[in-house]
Formats: sequence, C-alpha cells, structure tokens
Amino acid sequence: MTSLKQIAKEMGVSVATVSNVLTGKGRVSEDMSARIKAYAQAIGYKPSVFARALKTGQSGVLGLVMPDLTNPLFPRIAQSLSIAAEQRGLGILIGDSRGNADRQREAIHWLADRGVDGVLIVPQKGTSPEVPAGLPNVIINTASDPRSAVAADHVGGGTLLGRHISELGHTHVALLGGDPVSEVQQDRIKGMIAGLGPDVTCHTIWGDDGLARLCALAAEGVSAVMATSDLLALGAHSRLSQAGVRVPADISLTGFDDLPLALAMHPALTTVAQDMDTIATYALRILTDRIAQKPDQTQGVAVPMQLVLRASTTRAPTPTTTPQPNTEFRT
Amino acid sequence: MTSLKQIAKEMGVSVATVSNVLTGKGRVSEDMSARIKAYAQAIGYKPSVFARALKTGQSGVLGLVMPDLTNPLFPRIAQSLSIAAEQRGLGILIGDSRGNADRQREAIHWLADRGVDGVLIVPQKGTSPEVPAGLPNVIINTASDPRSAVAADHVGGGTLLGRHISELGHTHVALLGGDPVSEVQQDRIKGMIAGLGPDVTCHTIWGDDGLARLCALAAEGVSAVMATSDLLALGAHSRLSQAGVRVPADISLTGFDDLPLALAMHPALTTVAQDMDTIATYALRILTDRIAQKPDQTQGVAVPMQLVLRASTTRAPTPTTTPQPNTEFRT
DNA sequence: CTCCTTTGATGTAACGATTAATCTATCGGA
DNA sequence: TCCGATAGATTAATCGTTACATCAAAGGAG
Repeated sequence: MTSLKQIAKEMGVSVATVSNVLTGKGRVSEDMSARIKAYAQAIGYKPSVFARALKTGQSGVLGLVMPDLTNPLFPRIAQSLSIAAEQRGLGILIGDSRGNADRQREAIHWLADRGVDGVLIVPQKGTSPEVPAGLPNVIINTASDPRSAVAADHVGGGTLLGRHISELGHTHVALLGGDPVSEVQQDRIKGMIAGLGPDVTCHTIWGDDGLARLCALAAEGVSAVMATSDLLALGAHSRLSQAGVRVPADISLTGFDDLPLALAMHPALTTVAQDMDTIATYALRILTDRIAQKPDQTQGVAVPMQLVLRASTTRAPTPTTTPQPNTEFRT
Repeated sequence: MTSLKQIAKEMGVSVATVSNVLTGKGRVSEDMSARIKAYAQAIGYKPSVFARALKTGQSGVLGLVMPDLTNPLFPRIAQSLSIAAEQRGLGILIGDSRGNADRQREAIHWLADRGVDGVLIVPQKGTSPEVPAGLPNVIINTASDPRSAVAADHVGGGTLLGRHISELGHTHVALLGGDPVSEVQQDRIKGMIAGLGPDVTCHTIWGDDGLARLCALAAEGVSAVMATSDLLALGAHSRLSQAGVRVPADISLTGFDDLPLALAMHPALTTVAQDMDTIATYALRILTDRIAQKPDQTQGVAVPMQLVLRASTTRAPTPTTTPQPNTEFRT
C-alpha cells in the first residue's frame, strides 16, 4: 500500500505537508503542491478510507435499508441511488429488512455499527422504523407520510391514472390493491378515486380474494380495472383472459410502477412511473445535508409521477360518454 | 462512542486485557473475562470497525459488482448474498457496471479503493472482468465458464426444459434468445437443444427480430417456444396471443429464472429456477477462503437448476407421439 | 532453596490520516 | 537596525484496535 508517509519520505517533506496538499487545507507553496500532486498521481496514491474514517469519524458510506430485496422496485432504487451516491464519492451498504419490522430494526442497527454516516430507509409497510439517536437518516415512503423526506407522489400518480380512465368514459371501475396495510398502496388508491371523480362507481378489492372476485365484477359491468402494481395488473389480466374477457376491448387495465413486464405484456400496460433518479438525488442531498448538520433546505419533497400511456386502456365499451373536465388536478 | 480505553479505565485494567477478553486471544483469568464481558455487554460496546480495519487490514466488507442493477435477477442475488454475508458478519457494498465493460473495471477498482476484502462479480456479458492483482474475487457467471467459481448450471437447466418439451411430444420448437453475446443465454440454448434430443427440429431466433418472426414460425408448425428468460417468454406470449395463437393449447411456452411474473402470467409459466441461496452460500465460502488464503476446497461448482412445471406447457397438439426415452441426462 | 515454567496481566508500538500548535525564515515598515 | 507579520513547512497528538514483548507472581521439579 501507498501511504502519506511513503510519499513524504520520497519527496523529502513531512507527512503533514503531503496531507495538506492532498486535502487542500493548510498553506503550501505552489510548486511543492504541484510536485507532490504529480508524484501522488504517478504512484496512484489512494488514501486509506479506514484511517480517514477513524480520524474524522466519517466513513463516506451510506446504508440502504429496503423492506424486501426481492421487491421488484429495488433494482431501480438501488441503481439510481448508487449512481447518485457515486457522484458524491459515497458508497452504499445494503441492508435487508426481509419483510418484518424486527429485522428492519436490526438491519438499521447493524449498519450503524458498521459505521455508516447515515441511512436511507424504505420502510417496511405499516411500520415506523426506529433509528438510533444521532444517526442521520432519510425515509422514502410516500409523499403523504410526514416522516418521508422525499417520495414519489403516489396519490398524484393514482390521480393521473384515475383521470385518464375517467376521461375515457369509464363509470364502473374496480380498484385492485395488494395489501391494505401499505401506506403506498393506500395512497395510490386514494389518488385513483380522486382522479376518477365523484361520478364514477368504485369497487375496491384487495389481494388474492380481490383477484378472485374480479371476473364477477366484470360481469356486473365494471369496464376498467386499476391495480396498485404492475404485477397485480398482470395477475388480473391472467384471470380476465382466462375467463374470456378481452383487454382492452372488454375491459381496460392499468398498473403502477412501469416495471419491465409492463412493456412485455400484451397489450402493453398503461401505468405510471416513478422518477427514481430525481428521488435518489433528493434523498442523497437531504441525507448529506443532515450528515453535515446543515438545516434542511427542502423537506417532504413529493416527486410527481409520470403517466405512461400504452395499449391496455381504451374508451369504455358502452357509449356512456360523460366527458367530465376535471380541473382540480394538482401537479 | 464507547471504546476499549473507556472500559479499561472503568474496570481498572489495561486496554490490552479488555481487547484480549473481547477477541478471546490472549490469556485472561476466568472471572476477569466474565466481568469484562458483562460490562461490555451492559454498556453496549461495539468495536470500531475502522480502527480494526486500519490495524488488521480486513474490513469485513465485500463488494458486489452487478452487470446492471436493473437486471430482474439482481434482487434475488442481492438478497441471498446479503443473508449469507450477514451470517458471517460481513457487509456488502454495491457496485454497478451499468451495462459496459469500462464501468465494470471502474466499479471494481472503486470498491478496491474503498477497502473491500474481496469482490463478487457477475460479469458483464461477453467481457472478462479485470481484477486488481491481489484482490480476492469470485466470478459468478455460468457453469461452463472456467472463470466462474460457482454458478447455476444453465446448460443443465436448459436440458431439463428441453427434455420436458421433448417428452410432451413436441418435434418443432423455436428457441428464443435475447442476446447472442451472453454466455449464459448461449448455455441455456445449448442445454435446451441437448435436452430436446436429435429428433426435434429447432429454430433458434434472437432478440426483437426473433420475436417478430415468431408468429410466422407458429404458422409453420412450431408447437413450442422456449425463451431464455421469463421476460422474453412474456413478450412471446404477447405476440402470440395477439395473433390469436393460444398458449398452451396451440403452442407451449417456457421461460427461464422463475421471476415473480412467471406465476402472475396466465397461463402460469413453466420455467426453471436458480437456487440462489446455494449459489450465494458457495460464492461466499469460496471468497472468504480466498481472502483467508486457504487453498480452494471447491472449484467451478455447478449448482443444478430446478424445473418448475406450470400451465404453459402441454402435450403437442398434433398426435405425433414419439415418446423417446432420453437416458443421457445428467443431474 | 534455587531455577524454570506457566499464568495472568501490562506497556507500547504500530496502522494511516488529520489537525492544531509550533517553528523558521523572509520581507516590509518604522 | 529592529520588530512584527506572514508564508511555508514541521512536530506531535490523536482516533480505537491489535499484537508482540515484557513483567510479576506463583507453582513445580530438582
């Protein structure tokens, strides 16, 4: 390994001077600075992160706590975050809550013990993650959650979809959720209802039981199904086509998240996408500010979602055209 | 923070003794040991990973380099690996190759600079990752790759599927691959061909062009489509059902990897699953052995894949029943 | 009663970087 | 000529652990 000491000896100066040059802190002459920089560059000097961390108490590593690494959204979050982190020279250590609140707590503590400077937490649904005192953290859940420092505006996303479906003239809609405990899914449904407006009849159904009731609802005149996730939408599509219901001819279908499968499906799924890059950028900015003890510049950022129109939605089959202008939509 | 020094002062002993007790290295009396352990436990002492890393040169952190974090398989690998790592008290720092070889090299070096003890690499397809000399590493690619220390037996997985399709009496099969550059996909196709046996006519097609040709092939009498990934299978399913071809009535369909969508599809997709837990366990064992400079106990482990039979495959429609016993299958 | 070994515990030098405090020329001003 | 200010560099302490060398006391063998 190369160390400051080696460089110092080789250049005939003290370690302090070398350190000053490389960190740009003290007072060093121009040419000395240039010579040392050149030499350090030449031998490929890389400071020891451990020595630095030991001395300064800052490791340059953040922890990422996910509710469940098998969550299909994890890859996107991880990627956006790792890109954003890398730009700031930070590393990301992964922690997995594995689907329960106890493990979530353990994971956070484990990361803290590993000396991360702060943690990014996507909370286990229905839980309030407890963070050790003094550990800077940023929670990414949903915009309506006051603990969330930054999050996609799931309500807004739902509203976009609801409005779209409403504008297509659908008046009887099934809302399909995966888990009532999840704030995110609650918000998505809330948004959908808001977007659909008061003149649309909504049937909210949950989970596998809900999926099972889907065909019955289709028979009862429901002309659109809005799922709270793309995977659920795919499942709904399966049930429906099994029962001979055609999408979108007989029934329109929407998803949430714009997973890869949304594009591979036939018909391609109309859905709504999170701007993960923006969320990641905000999350990192806020977290680094908190680590630096700067007062929060921004708080409770709601990142708007984007409507992705594809082939799974179309005008309602029955000509009950009631095109209602919905002006109270918020961006 | 709590330090050895604090404990030592409080207990009226030297730091060396405390260190000895907590690491179990030196010679300490029974009761002293018990007292110190109890006290450390009581005040919640956690050794500084940085000081330890600085002194010992071991950080207890491994790097995980993925070809592309948006890869749908990433969550599974990450989860299995993080569980296995945690059991050994190791952390995992993520690195993203972002789809190209240069970034892959950068990511590896970046992790090395961060002081990871070793790296786990899922190589960018078609590339040979270069690793800094002296950095222990384990490559996870495909069993046929000699650089791979451990990997799923993709050839074997393909063979399982091929054999299954063959046994169902299909004689004209389309093999649909995503990218000819990928060794993994090559192996999957190789395996499928081997499993199908010599009496089956195979049409190997690639990518979007291949998808486009699919319906034509269906018209020409192909009764089964075998994709090298579940997502591709979903895409194929889309194309086919769009053209009025029914799965599995008219044509059988198989995927690869058993992604969540395989179960949500209708019909649920017959596919083949990687045993990620086993792969992760092996990968970690090998890597930690290499880090400890132990000679490799195991090398080139091929972890068998598991056939997941579901509704998307069925007996060939034309009664060309030629049940051929295929005995040269290897487990 | 020595001498030697063993047990239990201590002292201390690293590991590599940061940083406040200190030292030495040199230069300008009076 | 002398003093103070200042640029430029150095000294040394420190972060928390580990590991090696040392040391005192006690027990056993001769």
